[in-house]
Amino acid sequence: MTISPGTPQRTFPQVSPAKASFKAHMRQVREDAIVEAANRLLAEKGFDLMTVDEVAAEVGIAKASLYKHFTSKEDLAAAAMLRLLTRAQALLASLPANARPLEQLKAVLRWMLQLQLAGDMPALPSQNSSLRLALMAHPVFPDQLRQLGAQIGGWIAAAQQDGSLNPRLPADVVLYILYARACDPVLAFLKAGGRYGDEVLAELVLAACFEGLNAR
Amino acid sequence: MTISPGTPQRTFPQVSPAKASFKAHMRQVREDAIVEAANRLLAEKGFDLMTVDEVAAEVGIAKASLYKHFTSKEDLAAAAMLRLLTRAQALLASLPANARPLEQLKAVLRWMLQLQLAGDMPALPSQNSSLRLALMAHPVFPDQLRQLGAQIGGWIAAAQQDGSLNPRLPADVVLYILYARACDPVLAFLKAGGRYGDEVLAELVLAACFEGLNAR
DNA sequence: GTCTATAGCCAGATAGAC
DNA sequence: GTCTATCTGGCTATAGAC
Repeated sequence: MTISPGTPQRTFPQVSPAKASFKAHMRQVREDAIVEAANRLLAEKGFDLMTVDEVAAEVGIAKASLYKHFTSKEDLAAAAMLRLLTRAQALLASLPANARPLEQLKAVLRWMLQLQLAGDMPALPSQNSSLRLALMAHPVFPDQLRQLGAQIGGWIAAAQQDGSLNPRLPADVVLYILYARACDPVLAFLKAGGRYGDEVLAELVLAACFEGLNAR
Repeated sequence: MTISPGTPQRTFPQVSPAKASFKAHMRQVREDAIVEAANRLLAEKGFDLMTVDEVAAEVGIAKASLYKHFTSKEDLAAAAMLRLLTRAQALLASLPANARPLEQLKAVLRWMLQLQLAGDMPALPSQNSSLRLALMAHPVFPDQLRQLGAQIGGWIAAAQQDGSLNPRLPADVVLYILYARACDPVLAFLKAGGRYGDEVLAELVLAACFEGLNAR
């Protein structure tokens, strides 16, 4: 649906719909810029070390303006995490539906590894914190997360069924192992070492995860 | 070497050697208690969320007293990390020397997993921080870490030589993958789920790491 | 809605009596 | 060396002018 000037987009009265939608658009663009900056800083420093001042400075706005968009630091970080979930679901939707389930799982992990190597994987604190509570209380995040887990879980079950994934590992263990690779410090360590390029590194970790450390 | 009363243990003059060594002993005991409390809190909340007040409260001393032992929060955490390294080297020394190298590696990983499940694995922030700098500048930590890495690295090379470990994975990648399991959030997640006991959980993650997710 | 300025709080570190 | 009391700085969040 496109927005044409002069066409009211909402049911409640507006003095000038065109101008109103333009302002709403601008607001959305700014908000996206804020979330993107927060995402980058979450990937770089994590929630605790990231400051709201930094986010505002990176976007080029005042901190008080940022608080007109998000009521708290937790709220801002939750928006970044939700953006991650949305991107993940977009990736899943873009995968060929007829591929083997094991290949789907590898594609998901590869995407997460590349995101982390690009410095775009927001990191939440592994311990309990205010951020966890905010995410659990979020209106849509938990539901989106469950939906994502269900889709990946379906591939896990299918891969175990067709004999390509170890059937002795419980499905939830496999799912969490995949999720955990998203914040695996191995990538950051080895990337800092500088001995491997991003593509090689991602394939090495991918292989180690699926094929294991043992010789075959 | 035992310390007998009246026998000077140091070359510099002391008014009362017995009393001095007693006091030194008491000081050491207190210091150990502080480090142990810090270790537990680092495992529970991580460096950023742990406060020096909490550590002092857990030991039952005033914060100012704690600062007589450690000059900073980073210094305290570094002592906890060094304690971990020392415990790791004690474990390595306790392993049977004639075991196959792959079994040595599995024993090390199993020990790390059990430590984490017991809430005794101090966690340092994965991102760059003041703690990293303190650890790098520590008088003995980096050397001990290198020593540990060399010993484990020897087993990795041997296991690749005897055909039990995948020779296509570079040794440093294998080493970091093992290290990273020490702070793997998979254990905490699944433990919180309550579906698996500690022993089962450790064996599941151990198997997934060495044998991989793929079916064999 | 954007800004500057500031309130309020919390945690690391220290002063100074005993 | 241990304590109580305090300093200091940084960060979240808000007030209030425009």
